[in-house]
Amino acid sequence: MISPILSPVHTPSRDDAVLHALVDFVTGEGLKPGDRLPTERVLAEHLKVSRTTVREALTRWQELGLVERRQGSGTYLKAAVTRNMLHLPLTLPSGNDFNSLMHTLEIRRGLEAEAAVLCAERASDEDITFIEQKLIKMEEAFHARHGMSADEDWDFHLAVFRTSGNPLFEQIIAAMYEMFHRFWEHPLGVRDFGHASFPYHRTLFNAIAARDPAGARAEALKLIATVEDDLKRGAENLKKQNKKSQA
Amino acid sequence: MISPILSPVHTPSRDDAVLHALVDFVTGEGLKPGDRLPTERVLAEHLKVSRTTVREALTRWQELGLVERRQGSGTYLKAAVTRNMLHLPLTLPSGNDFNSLMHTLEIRRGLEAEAAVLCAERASDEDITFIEQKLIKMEEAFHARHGMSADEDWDFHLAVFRTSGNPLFEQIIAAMYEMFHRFWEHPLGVRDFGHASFPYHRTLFNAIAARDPAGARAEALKLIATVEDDLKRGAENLKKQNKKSQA
DNA sequence: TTGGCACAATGGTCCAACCAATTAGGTGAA
DNA sequence: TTCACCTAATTGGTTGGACCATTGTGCCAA
Repeated sequence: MISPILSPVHTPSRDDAVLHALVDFVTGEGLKPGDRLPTERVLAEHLKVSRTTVREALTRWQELGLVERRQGSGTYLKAAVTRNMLHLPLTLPSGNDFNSLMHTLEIRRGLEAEAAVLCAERASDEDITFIEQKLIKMEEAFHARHGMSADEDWDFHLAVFRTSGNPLFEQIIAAMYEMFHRFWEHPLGVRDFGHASFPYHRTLFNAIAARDPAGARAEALKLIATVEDDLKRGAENLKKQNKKSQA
Repeated sequence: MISPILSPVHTPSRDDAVLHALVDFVTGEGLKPGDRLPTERVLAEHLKVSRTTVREALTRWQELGLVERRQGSGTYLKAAVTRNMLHLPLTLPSGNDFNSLMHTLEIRRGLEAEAAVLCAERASDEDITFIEQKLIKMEEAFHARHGMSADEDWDFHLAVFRTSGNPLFEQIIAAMYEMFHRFWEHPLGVRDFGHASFPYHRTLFNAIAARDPAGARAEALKLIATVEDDLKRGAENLKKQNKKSQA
């Protein structure tokens, strides 16, 4: 075993340096999400590097979701940038089969329960009010559109996650949510998909408003359980259809 | 609400197309992690695009950790590539403060408990034997090196995650684990960091071996709780040190 | 066998030009 | 005045070609 003192030689690649300089610029200039960055040509000139190198660096930021580039318009900041920021790209194999969808729900089961607990522990009165607003909007949309309230539903959950005080919940669950719905635009023949989860939104809110962590966990678990049931029913429907078409 | 029929706008940027073609190539060729990709010049020629575009696409894959580029050597696959992959760039602002580390533990708390449950439900006899082997190795390493058993410790947990049957657990928790340890190389003055968690590895195993999901959840939670305690103690130590150096 | 050297292959950087989308400004008709 | 349309400048996207820096390989001599 070689002494761990011999660490890899620090080889600062060019675009890495550009990224560091860019962090300094953004923080120094106090740029916030939505603001426009200097053009690639300007950056290249000021940093004394070629536009190619600047582009390579910006491509990396774009992939991390820190920045958005619009041809003809400019490059815009998409998230807060700080020194010591930690990027952790995670690539998940996924499929549209039953198992993969179930996997995303298993993750959500663990995380949503935990987020509900933290939310119930930490919510301020203003947070409670805000979450209730989202809940009411979701309930209205549910009744008005006969059960189609995906956006408002998500807004409600988002409010819970944000109140948990841990930004990782939102990021990870959002990814699971996207993975789930990417292959779920047409609910596998389950017409009333999501209906069963409806009442648990309010019970979850009640537990949070009562600052009851254990209750919040229980309600969150019930909510996810209904989605799991819907998924299983959808899988059953698919099986039947396949048998039919084979026969 | 506009009909979702006319949504896509499908603006396939050039490097996106390159990436898709590359996925097909990698899967079609059956390339595995460690294998070498064709050179940028070859790819550019075959795909009928400029080398710059190929490079831009590969930069994105590099940022996602799918690929590693070595100057003078070539470009190598770093992870399995499949169609329908989901890329989840986690960005955690301001990385090494107490709150951020605590956030990673909150995620682990939710996921490790859930993984333990699923593991206890689904483990085959062979799985149990395998996990026990990892446990024994970890215990031996712990006694031999007076508490330094980070690698073997992780191997044990990994075995549990894999037995859960859901690959997402391993990947997400691994990301949290790395996030945590990147800023925890020097345990903030807590010399016996991790010691407290030691006994719960065996109790966790016992619950899994007994096919006791509820017990497995409880032991997993206890284990994480000890790590949280260590972290809090470390934070306290830091505070004291700061006060001292100020005085 | 060992060590050093030259050379080819490969990723990294640079440049200059052009393409494509967007934006801002101006022009003219209603 | 107001609005639609055209035009030109701006900006990111792409291309081809050149050169640099690093790595791997094979040959040769000690």
